[in-house]
Amino acid sequence: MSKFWLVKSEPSEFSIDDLEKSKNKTTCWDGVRNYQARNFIRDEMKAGDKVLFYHSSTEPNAIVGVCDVVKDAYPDHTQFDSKHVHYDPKADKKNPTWFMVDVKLVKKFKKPVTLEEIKVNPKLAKMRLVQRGNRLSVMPVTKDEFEEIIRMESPLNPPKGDFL
DNA sequence: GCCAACGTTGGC
DNA sequence: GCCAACGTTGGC
Repeated sequence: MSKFWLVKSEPSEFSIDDLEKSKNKTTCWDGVRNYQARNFIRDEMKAGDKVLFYHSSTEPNAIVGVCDVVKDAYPDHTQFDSKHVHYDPKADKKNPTWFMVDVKLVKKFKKPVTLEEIKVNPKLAKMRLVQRGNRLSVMPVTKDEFEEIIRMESPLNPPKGDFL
């Protein structure tokens, strides 16, 4: 049973267009340095899970596409690289602190689903994305929420089995 | 650029 | 283990 997720990225750092240009439209999701998000990645994300790609700190803030998890969690190599911005001097190679998965672009939305639209949709009122003080860069999404986002992007083409 | 809402750090 | 200080996230 695949799960559903939302991941955030600032497009100035890594955008959905960057993902589209990546080899096989696939990238390793490195740089997560929050324990709660780490636990989701390490313990619950599995290949085959569906991921909403969200652009934060931009205009407009929006969900801009859908990805697949294509590789289960493995150690994030950037934690060991002293020249890397995500270097963690406390990380131990024998017992890594930080993990990442690989994600592959499935669909870039023709019409991004904006934060504003999400906030006014009663069906999405419980999404963690719109809850107070939320700062997680990786968070679970329910199947209903996922399907609602897909519906909002293409109202004339409600989601079929191809996404599920 | 501001600032609320967090998470982390470190002294005690 | 408490908690003040500090750093970061991210919407506005």
